[in-house]
Amino acid sequence: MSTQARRQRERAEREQAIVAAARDLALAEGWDAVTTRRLAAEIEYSQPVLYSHFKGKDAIMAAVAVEGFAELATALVSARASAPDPRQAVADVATAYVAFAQQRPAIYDAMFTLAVDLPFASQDVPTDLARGFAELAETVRPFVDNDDLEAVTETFWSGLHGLVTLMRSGRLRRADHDRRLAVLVDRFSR
Amino acid sequence: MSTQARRQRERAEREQAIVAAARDLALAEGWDAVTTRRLAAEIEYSQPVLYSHFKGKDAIMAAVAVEGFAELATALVSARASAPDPRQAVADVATAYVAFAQQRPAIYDAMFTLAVDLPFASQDVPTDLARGFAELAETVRPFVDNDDLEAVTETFWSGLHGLVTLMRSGRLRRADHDRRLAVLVDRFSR
DNA sequence: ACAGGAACGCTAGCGGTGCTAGGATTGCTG
DNA sequence: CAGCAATCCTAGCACCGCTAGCGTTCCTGT
Repeated sequence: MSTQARRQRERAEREQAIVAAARDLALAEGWDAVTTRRLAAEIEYSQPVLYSHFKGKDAIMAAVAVEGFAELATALVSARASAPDPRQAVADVATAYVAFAQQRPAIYDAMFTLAVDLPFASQDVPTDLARGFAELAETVRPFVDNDDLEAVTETFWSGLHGLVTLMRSGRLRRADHDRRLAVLVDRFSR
Repeated sequence: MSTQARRQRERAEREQAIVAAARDLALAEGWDAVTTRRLAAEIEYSQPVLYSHFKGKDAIMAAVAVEGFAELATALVSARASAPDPRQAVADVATAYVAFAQQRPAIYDAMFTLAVDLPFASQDVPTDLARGFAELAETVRPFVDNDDLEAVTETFWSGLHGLVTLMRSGRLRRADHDRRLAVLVDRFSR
């Protein structure tokens, strides 16, 4: 019994090491630098070991994304909680969202632009993703009729996502970011 | 003189054939299916010929994107021109934008999510991209102070882009798309 | 204590990618 | 018609994600 438990624990630790290595490598050098060979070297095991934990590289990226959902949700919760009033809450949550995306671009990509089909119908993501989404909904709720809440929340979210991605790919000048964010916030907090 | 002119013309035709093949293949099977080998087979030349026309695969994708900018601009111009009033123009232009992205997802990706750094500081793209952007600006102009026009246009564009990309990657339910688009239009036309 | 067996992780390799060096062939030019 | 220059192809490089198959190690039941 005990040895089995130890093995299971070691296995779980190694799995976590894989995800952590992928995350660190992606943050430092982008997802292109995250190859199965480099990942294997990083955790000091051979390549095939990765495939005993994950179905493939996509699944590893998905695991990194799952961690990201939890982080993002926490950031949004904290931003809203410390806002003095509802209008400022919209601004602060928007700023927190953008800050998350800009400080961890690789993780944001794994969450929202790459790794499409993986864990969106599973048990893990919905929890943290729903937490983040619910936080956005509560933020805009004071400014919207109840029956429109979901659509407005999703549209607000899309605006943030669009600002982040277009700016990151060079389609929008970084210098004007604050003005654009102010426009978006204004349009969703009145 | 004449032979040289013919050669130059044939070369231009072959270059166009490469771009067309890339475009068709991407539309039919996605960019993953567009490999240099398949592209070469499609135009009935060997691989290295591609590199005598383009620096690499990215440059070919960029050429496809350039064509896309022209198409999108035309679609937006036509949508605004046939709108009965300014408010409806916002709705129609938004619908046309989304329709373009949904009908040519691969080309939209080449324009806005992949192929980051290529021709954004060249002579070709700015023309058609600016045409599309100007059309968006004229569409929202009736509803905004002049000194905010650029920021509002960019933010409106970001909203459209966010809706498109999040829906396409499965983060937003397709069924509620019309409601979300109506929210966005409403927020930018009053 | 020991034989048997299962779990484990490695080496090696497959088919594919983008890209390039080098030589052969072609076709124009003087 | 000789020579040259442009053109295009064959072959191959280094890398990718992924997997088959084999040794070794370690746990298990007698």
